[in-house]
Amino acid sequence: MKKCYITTPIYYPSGEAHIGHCYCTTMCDVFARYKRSRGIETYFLTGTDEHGLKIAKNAALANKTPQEYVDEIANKFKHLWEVLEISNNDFIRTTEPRHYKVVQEVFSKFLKQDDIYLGSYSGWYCTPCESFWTDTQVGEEHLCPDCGRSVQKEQEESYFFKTNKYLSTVNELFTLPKFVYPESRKTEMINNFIKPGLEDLCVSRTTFTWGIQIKENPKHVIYVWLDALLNYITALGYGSEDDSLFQKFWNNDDVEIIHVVGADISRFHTIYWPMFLKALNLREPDRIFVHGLLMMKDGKMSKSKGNVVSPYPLIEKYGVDALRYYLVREVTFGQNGQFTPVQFVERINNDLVNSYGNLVNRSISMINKYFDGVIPAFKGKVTLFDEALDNVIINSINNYESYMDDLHMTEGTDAMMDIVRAGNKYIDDTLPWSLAKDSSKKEELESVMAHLARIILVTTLGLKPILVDTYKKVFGFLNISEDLNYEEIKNVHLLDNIKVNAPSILFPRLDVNIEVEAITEMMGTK
RNA sequence: GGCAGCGUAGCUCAGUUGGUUAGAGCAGUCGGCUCAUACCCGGCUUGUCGACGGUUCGAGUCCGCCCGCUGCUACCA
Repeated sequence: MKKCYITTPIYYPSGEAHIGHCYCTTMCDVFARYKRSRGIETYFLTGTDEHGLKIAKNAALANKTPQEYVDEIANKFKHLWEVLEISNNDFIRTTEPRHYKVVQEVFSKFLKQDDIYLGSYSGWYCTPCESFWTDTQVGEEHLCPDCGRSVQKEQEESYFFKTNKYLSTVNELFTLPKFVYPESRKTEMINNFIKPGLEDLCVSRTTFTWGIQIKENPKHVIYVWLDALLNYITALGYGSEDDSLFQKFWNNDDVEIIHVVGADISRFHTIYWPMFLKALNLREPDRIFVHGLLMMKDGKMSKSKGNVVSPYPLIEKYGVDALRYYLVREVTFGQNGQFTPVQFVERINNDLVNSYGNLVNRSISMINKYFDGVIPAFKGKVTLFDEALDNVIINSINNYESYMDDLHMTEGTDAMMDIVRAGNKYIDDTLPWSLAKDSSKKEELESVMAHLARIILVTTLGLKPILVDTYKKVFGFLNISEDLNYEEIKNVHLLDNIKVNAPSILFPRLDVNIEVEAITEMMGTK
């Protein structure tokens, strides 16, 4: 079976991590955990992109050196991922020697190969901001989009990457149906960039110094994308003495390589990254998955709008699993979504409290009450409703697996909730409390309990990549090992005659009014 | 301006290559149940499927036009 390498974007630490970062990282984490649960060796990378003018400026404002500044923020990102129980195998920082040394070498190689040449970049320059802007950015008035002052046309000596040399690589990749998701992003790239004729990519700057210095011409610093994109391979040890991870997870056709990115950086991942790789004579990634944005009611989340939600109070109040579940289930991966306190609270109440949590609770309570806690052996088709239920379970497991394999974690999760809903309905159909009053119905009652126990097992295995704490509790109720293999999901006899433990409340019911107010307050103060 | 996409029940959205009475979840309402965290189950209600025209035996599903919204538009992570 193919191995898997999945990456988040490396985040730009110009400010603190917010729930948008959590969204993307959590989705990747759920995917990575799912893959591992299927026995697929999976390497999961995240990190920070720490160079550039904005970092240098923010550092100066904070009275720190750029390095001090990024050290601090990178640690905050790392801490947040620990709290969110993100299972990343590594965390790459572009200021680390393992990265910048290799980037310098790659630049030298490209220069030697004649992939890069020295030219000049012209744009609209804002002197106070020390920034270049494009025609569309400055508009007809020629005003700096940052400070609003007028800008001047200026030229700067820059290195450029020859894009036309590798255009055929991109065109070939674009014929693959799954390379870019959603496909409309690919259309945008073709219509806006490829068709009009791709310009060469500017890969150096002389107007600031906080970046990776070009050895051959030290007044230049490598400009963002050649630096940032290479993280995906430098993190694996590409170009270092020990490149075993690189050999295993990149330089190997038997690996599915997936980059999850935001729409704003899809161009760089779909067009230039394959070109860089081709120039290095390395294989291409399999998928560039462009995720949507989690927005607030007044639009895109941004520090300047002051509408960010900090994940910490949400986790503290509702738990990691609740936040992870909300993120995965509420917003379809690949689409935009909106965060509102009401939806957050109601999603948790409806799905985790009322449907899943309550089903676990009522089922185990009945097993305790009617069979002294011993799960009756599974016999299959006993009651009138058993066969239909078994079919729902099998179909939903199939749906779950095919959705999850294709990065559609939202739909995959809902497939598990289908089983939960079917379970609650099954109880109403079979009326176990009535069966219990009639000793001649004992076999039916046994079958109902066996089916309910099975549903708990199946749904908990399916939700395990999301509910990273809760599944342990549920497996504890069922008296089975936390390390239970996912493939046991098809073993209907796994729970035969097991003595369950007393259940406890998995997710306490939330009072909508009180909690909405609490969350709204969190948003206001942060 | 150009390109792409979207506009379906109060809300969030599904609707395969055009085919019988347009679906799901949530909310609302009526009823049922009692194992369970006042949970769960069932029934019911609302939709001129953005507007107008066209193709067709038949269109939410194809074509044209109009209105509204979103994204991308080149070096801002």
